[in-house]
Amino acid sequence: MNHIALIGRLTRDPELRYTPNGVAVSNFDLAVDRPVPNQQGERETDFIRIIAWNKLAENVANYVKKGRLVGVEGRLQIRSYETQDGQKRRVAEVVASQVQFLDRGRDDSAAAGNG
Amino acid sequence: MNHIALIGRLTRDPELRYTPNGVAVSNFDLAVDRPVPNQQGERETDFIRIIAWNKLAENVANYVKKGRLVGVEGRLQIRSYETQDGQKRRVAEVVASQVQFLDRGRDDSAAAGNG
Amino acid sequence: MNHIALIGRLTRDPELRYTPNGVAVSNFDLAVDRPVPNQQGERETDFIRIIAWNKLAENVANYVKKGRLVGVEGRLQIRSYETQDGQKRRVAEVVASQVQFLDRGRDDSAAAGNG
Amino acid sequence: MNHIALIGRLTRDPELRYTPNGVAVSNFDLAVDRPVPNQQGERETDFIRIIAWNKLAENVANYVKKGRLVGVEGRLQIRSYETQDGQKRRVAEVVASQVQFLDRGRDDSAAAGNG
DNA sequence: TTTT
DNA sequence: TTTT
Repeated sequence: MNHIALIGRLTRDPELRYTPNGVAVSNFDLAVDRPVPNQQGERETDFIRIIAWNKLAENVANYVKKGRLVGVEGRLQIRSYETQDGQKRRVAEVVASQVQFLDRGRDDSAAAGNG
Repeated sequence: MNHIALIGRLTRDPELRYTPNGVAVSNFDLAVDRPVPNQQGERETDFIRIIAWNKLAENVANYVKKGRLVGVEGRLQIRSYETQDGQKRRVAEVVASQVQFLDRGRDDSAAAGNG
Repeated sequence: MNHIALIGRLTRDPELRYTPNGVAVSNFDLAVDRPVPNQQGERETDFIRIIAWNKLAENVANYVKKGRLVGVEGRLQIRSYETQDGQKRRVAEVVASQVQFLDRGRDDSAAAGNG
Repeated sequence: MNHIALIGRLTRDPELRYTPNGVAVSNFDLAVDRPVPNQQGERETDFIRIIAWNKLAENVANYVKKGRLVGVEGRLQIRSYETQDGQKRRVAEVVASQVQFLDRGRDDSAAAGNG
């Protein structure tokens, strides 16, 4: 089991690319707020990287922009890679299975998913 | 582990009551949409009963109304009771731990929780 | 968004049936414990109905038995029906998307899902 | 909303420390398996860093060891820091709110949480 | 690098 | 109707 549910705002427009074999993939960052315990009204923000594949990647790129509020479901993935000078790094990202659009007029609550 | 995450709209204003010993409790129903598989554009709706306690009950009663979009986190509880003519019945409800307000101006994304 | 995550024990063996058009469906109940607040060591139990479809229904029926510990992911569904004497009733059940087997030797942590 | 649910095994014994003002904090890594799509029987593993605070930190340190299967609930946090040579780095970790012990005899399904 |  |  590896399931994460987030609600937050995009910090930038999603970036849509295609793999060499034509699979759509898009990335964006989500600003997710939370209250600071015992500090009334204060909030802190986590900036969480999201990755979407296939039709969901295209829907996100077409319908969501910087500043929009979305709900995201997916799984947390830790990817390892090496920098050019040979250091090992790890990047955490949420692989989205569902993205739900939450503000803006009658589009409210529209949703997109894979599979 | 018993955790549920929902996004939906209230079908009526929340009802606020107090137990004999003065504990606030409020109830509302959430309309939660989902796509019907293989039926493009079709949606079905689950109507899910939510119960909130204490300060969260009061916040919900004060700030959320029928039609508003909210995110709810909590646990699924199955309560048993007997009808007046002695039949056993069971009711399912989500005991909310967090409610997040998702539409309406700069209130966007305000949140309330217990504990 | 409608996602639930549960860990609990089966209260009986799963029941496997097939719809008239040959789709596998299986049902079981999960006993899900939780601590009673402020009552050290006390626990209460929710008995939650699970329904699985297709290959997941068959895997569950084949590999899980009464008493086994499992993790379940899915969505909460409220189904309405009428009794023979015309009363309206509602039943809550979790439509499983994943079931993970959690005890018993090297089977530990085996998982099965749909789609 | 920021909620994650995981089931996995500890890759090492948890490490228990105390902050200068005496707050318990413990760290461990969880190996979380998932099936590789379209590759029958193949599995990949994410290694996810967990952090627990207060009484939960102490319970985890006392009762859980390397290799044990646990369920973890919490939130995903992205922490920024600077390396000694002034590079900015980010680390992702799950701040646990509940840890449930899932294997080993009658301890099965014991749980510990904060708040 | 960050959103309202 | 309930599991350990």
